Amino acid sequence: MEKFKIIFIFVLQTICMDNKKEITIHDIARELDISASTVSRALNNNPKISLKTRKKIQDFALKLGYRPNIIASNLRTQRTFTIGIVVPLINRHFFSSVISGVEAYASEAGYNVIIAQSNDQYDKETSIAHSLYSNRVDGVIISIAMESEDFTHLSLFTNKSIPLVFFDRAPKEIYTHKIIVDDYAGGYKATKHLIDQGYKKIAHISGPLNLQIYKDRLQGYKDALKDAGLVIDETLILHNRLIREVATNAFRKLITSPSKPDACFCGNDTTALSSIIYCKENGIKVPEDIGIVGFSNEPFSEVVTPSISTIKQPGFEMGQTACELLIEQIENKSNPIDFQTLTMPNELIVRGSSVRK
Amino acid sequence: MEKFKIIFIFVLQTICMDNKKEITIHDIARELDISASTVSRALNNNPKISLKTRKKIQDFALKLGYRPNIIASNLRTQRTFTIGIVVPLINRHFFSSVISGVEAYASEAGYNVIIAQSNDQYDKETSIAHSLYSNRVDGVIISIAMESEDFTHLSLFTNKSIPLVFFDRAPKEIYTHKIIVDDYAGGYKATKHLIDQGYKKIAHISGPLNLQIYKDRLQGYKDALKDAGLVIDETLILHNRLIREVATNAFRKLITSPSKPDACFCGNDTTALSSIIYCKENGIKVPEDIGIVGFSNEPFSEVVTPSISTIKQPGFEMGQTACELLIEQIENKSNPIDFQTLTMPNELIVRGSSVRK
DNA sequence: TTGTAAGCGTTATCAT
DNA sequence: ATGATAACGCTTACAA
Repeated sequence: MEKFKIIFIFVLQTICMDNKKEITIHDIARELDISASTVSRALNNNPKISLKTRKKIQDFALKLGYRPNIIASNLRTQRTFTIGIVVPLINRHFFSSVISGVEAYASEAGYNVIIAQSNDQYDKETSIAHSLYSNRVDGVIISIAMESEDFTHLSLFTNKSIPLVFFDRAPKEIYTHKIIVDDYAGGYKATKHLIDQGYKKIAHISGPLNLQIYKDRLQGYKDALKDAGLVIDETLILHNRLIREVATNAFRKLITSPSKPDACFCGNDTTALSSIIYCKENGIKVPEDIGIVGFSNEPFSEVVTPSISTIKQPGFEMGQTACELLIEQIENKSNPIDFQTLTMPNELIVRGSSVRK
Repeated sequence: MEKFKIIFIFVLQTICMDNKKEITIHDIARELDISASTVSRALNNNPKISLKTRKKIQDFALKLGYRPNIIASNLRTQRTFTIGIVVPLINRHFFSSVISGVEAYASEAGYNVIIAQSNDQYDKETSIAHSLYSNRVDGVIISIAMESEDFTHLSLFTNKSIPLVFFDRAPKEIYTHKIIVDDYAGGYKATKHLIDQGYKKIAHISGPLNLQIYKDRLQGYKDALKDAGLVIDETLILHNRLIREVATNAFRKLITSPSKPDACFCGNDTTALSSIIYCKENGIKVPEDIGIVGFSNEPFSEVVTPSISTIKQPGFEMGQTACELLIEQIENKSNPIDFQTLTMPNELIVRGSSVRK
């Protein structure tokens, strides 16, 4: 018995200490004098293997510190339990919330998440698509790059019926699940709120119209004005990239123009912030002289002075939902699927920048 | 010739349109009547294959829309060109900056990035480690969970000499590359700055001391006081989780205590923000009545009123550097490596919350 | 209940 | 310069 122990420990060491060689099911099979397939089945808890052998094998595997080589399993089963998520920019609150939601749901369901950022570039997005495909991801969640106007690179997935779910920025051209926020309603609500506060000349700083989200927000804005019997003044509608410097310039243009607005619905919170800072620097009072509403509810919006009224987008939940729809598709590949466009509710958050005393 | 074209197109279609079957090097080999190994070599641009055949094969592969099965390649080569990154929380500015930096460097170097978040939980971190190992990542970048005090789960990697790089939160127990910010210097600079502004009773709201970063910031704080000949009042040092509600309570405790401070070095920007909001609500003037300095330079810190003086941490650069060190290790596995602890410089950003008029 | 053997799509070794 | 063949570590008919 003592001797057996010593031999056992020796074997253990021989197998464990080698930090190059992997422990495989064959090693286990050899040691236990059974076949590799039995080991494989036991480790996968296959009920066809008797409980006793299963336990013996699992215990031994544990003792050896065996870790399955998922790569090999992936190759054999043609499944990777990996999904890809592509965002324009990881380091932005909305997107990192979505990623966080995706990761939370995916890891619960036993999937890995590969992240990639397109930097809003078409070329990068294309090479990402190739790379994800080559890595044989089981599915992809994507918010398309601002630059992308053609989507043939995504046909890699659709052709091979690899599930694809869009979120936030979804092209009309591709028929699949989409999770979007109700940008139209958001635009409408934001504008209506300004109208209700008594503002009359409401401007809109919008983003590039090749993105549907900005089209929708704009339409919401227009309809809210129309419904209130206000005229739509095209000179009060600007289109540009919604980043700090550009946004500041846009706002300056508006506020110094002959048809000076008394309120502005900004395409995102960064633009709203830029506008507010411009106002502070130029002695314009917010919300007294001009009312401001943003979009997205960035973390800073709550804490700046005045705090920014905005439309809250449920990023984390969108990520979860996108992932749920994706995995459901992955796991029911055979079933015919009717794709849905899920519109997540967003919420107007009224804060200081738009409430007249 | 015409006939050949037709046949060719037919073959193309037969191969392409099947949306189940993969195109493999064998398909290409068969069509071109050469061997699979030649195809493999040609696609990898092996110079042993004549330029003519290489071109022929590559063109044909392109035409077929062939995409290599990286899983198979991974299995064969024992390399995955994938690295794992583990963060406590994806959706926090500092961490998503780091991720962004990692992703940028990795994708440039041809690596994929798998992200995982530990939610600061030890158990989650452990299961992530197993999963990453099973996926045979080539290396891991990790900032450890707040809960983690034992690190045996990481020996999975160290035992198998899978490169590991820590960032921000690094345990002393494991000998490998570490990228940290100079928390000691940060704490010192922040405190020194308050002293220079004429504040005399400087409090410190610190995080849990099982994290080295908070120990270091605290020590920097203490040494700055000492060097200025000020006494260290332990009643002015609090330890708690640095989130909104908890932080507000901590600050309230300080400000209403008998030994009321005239300045506070907060363990992070969230705490600084909570403190400022508390002050606003209670008619306490910042920086006149009390000076505040935070840590991390969150996006909101610049734009709140008063803006928050803070220590800027180079998240993106840390991610890049961590990834660079990791990949260097991965690709020079044979070479003996002397591990370094890289201390990234951080920077005091002086803003409104700490500058007496 | 367990074993045998084939195969997933590559790459690497050894021939030619 | 190219081909045949054997791995990589796992799963899964099919057999026993």
